[in-house]
Amino acid sequence: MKKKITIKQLAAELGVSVSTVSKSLHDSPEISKETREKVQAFAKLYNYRPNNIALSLKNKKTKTIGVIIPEVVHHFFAMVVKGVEQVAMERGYNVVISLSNESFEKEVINMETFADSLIGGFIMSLSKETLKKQDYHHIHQTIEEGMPVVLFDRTVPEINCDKVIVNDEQGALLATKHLIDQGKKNILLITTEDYISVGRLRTQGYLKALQEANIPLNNGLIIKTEDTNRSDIILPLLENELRTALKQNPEIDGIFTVNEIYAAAAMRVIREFNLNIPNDISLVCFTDGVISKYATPPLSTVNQHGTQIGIEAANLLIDRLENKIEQPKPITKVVACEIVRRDST
Amino acid sequence: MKKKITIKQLAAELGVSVSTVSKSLHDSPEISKETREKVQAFAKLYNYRPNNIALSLKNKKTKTIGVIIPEVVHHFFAMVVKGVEQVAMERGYNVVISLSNESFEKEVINMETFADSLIGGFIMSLSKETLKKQDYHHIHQTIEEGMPVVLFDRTVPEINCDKVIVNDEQGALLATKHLIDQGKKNILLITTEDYISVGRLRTQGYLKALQEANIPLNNGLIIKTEDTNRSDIILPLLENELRTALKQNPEIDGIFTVNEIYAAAAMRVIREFNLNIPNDISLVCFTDGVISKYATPPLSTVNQHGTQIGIEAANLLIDRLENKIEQPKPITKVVACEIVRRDST
DNA sequence: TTGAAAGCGCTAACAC
DNA sequence: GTGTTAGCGCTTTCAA
Repeated sequence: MKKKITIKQLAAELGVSVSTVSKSLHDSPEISKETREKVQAFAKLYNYRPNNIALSLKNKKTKTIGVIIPEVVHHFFAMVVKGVEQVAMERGYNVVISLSNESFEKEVINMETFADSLIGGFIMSLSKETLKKQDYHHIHQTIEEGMPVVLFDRTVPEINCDKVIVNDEQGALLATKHLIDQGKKNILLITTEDYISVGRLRTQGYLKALQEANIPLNNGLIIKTEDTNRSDIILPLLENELRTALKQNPEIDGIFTVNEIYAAAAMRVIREFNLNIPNDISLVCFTDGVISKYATPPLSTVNQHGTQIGIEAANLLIDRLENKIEQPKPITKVVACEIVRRDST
Repeated sequence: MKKKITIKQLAAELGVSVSTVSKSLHDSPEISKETREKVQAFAKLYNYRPNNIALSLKNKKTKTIGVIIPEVVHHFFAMVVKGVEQVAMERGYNVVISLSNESFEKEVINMETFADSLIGGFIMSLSKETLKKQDYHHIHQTIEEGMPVVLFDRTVPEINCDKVIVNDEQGALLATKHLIDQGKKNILLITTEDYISVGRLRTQGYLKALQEANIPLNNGLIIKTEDTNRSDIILPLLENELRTALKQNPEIDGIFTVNEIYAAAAMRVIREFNLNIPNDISLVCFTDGVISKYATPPLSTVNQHGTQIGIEAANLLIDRLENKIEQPKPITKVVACEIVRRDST
């Protein structure tokens, strides 16, 4: 086992001082070319690589950004992580990930652990429980301590920091309009309870689209489900509600769901009713993930550009860390949604 | 902005020495109960939290484990991450993630970056490019430097380290048998080229199942696709091959695919042919992910227990880090696969 | 051109 | 019972 070599050992080996070695490795003109080259050759020979921990301690900062998301096993969040990782890599940062599992407590603990160690700043999306409790003390405190935070997707006005959001309302409006444009008039909405900001905004987009098209609102065509991570419990309930809705409103000719899972449930029920997608019922959903892509027929979706969000968030955070942003006030970047047309509409 | 407080500041504030503070915070009996309590109260008041960087430097090790995976936007890997994160959290470790994006170069760079900073050990799955090049110097070197490595899923005998693997051959055998048990005799296999170890092993399992059931091998019923991450390019080609295969072999009554994506392609083509799943053709695939779960009909799959693999890998690694394993020789844990029966068979 | 020394935050052996 | 100090690996100011 070859332990990693330190500057000190290198210095001893060469019979010079540690500062000479350090300077040589940084190509300082203070040091003679001869010494410099000798040191560098030796360093390479011994495969010297600086200890980043020591550097961090010295610099009182690390080149690490912490990402806290509710879930990795979730296409959208995974895409965001991918985007963050890509930028971080390019700009010489590390990415540390932790999962809140939609739990408030875990979110708080993870944030503290990160803040105590290696993190320069945070990129995060709030857990559902946090949104429900409306307790943001941990984030306020982190910001207070001077660590920049970039919130994405599930954000909240009470927190004063940089944000990268998707234009949820506009996305939902586009999706609903997309259905209306194909002559659909009785559009069922499957959404979440309003405390989930994205659910609320998407509901608003739906309502707005109806209004703009002068289609009167029928409250019987809105299904709001409790949004937990126990999809095995929620889905059967949802499917039942859907059956009832389809029976009571046989005129339904379009369905818009605020996520892919709900769309999958809708497909199942539609097929049960022996209806054809898209002829009898058109279907469109939020989130352009694998379920939509590989479904038969492939589903039209609202693409939230997860990777793009990750990229924007990481750039924003790193710019803050490197003081590349003049503007002291928080910045909010909006990533536009886009309809991905496939065979379900 | 309230900067984080250090022991030094705390000591100054209280008019005692740093060591008194440090010992008090650790509840050392050396210090009088009175002082201890005073210090602790003060620390709480100022919201003191130790600087982990300094601790790491002191202890010459960190409580961080590095996870290097080819992709996050991939159900199986995301599940593994989830498992790792869960154990790490419980046992007081941080998780740092980096993505190789199936690239050899990125894998090497990421590994070095990690090794230079915060990492106690690694949990990783090799990138496809690494498997193709068969160049494992970076991993050997990391192990040489004394950092434990746990490989999972995509492993290789040339690397002498702890491993957590899925019994791919047995899983494929189960899946194929599952089809045979329903009276299917002409089973199409969609797999990858042999250099991907999991593809090769799954192919072997398929062959073994046929042999055990005395079904003669028909090479026309094996489709091997080049396995890249460009599914948009691969899938249309695959679908074409499938169409040809179904036309030339109308007797096909079962399909086994080595991943979900191939299964999605199969579903599409089967539906094009107006065949019924499972009556005309039964379909089963490896990887119990969202595609299978939310497909209509939901697909029977081979569950690889990603979370379980993550849990095992993390426990193995942390046990090594904490010298809880007597056995100096590498350990290989095998996580059994299991058939998840759903409506496609 | 090179080296000595301080200091980043913390711990722990040792001294008082 | 409390304090002093060295040291983890590195950078950097200042002195030689």
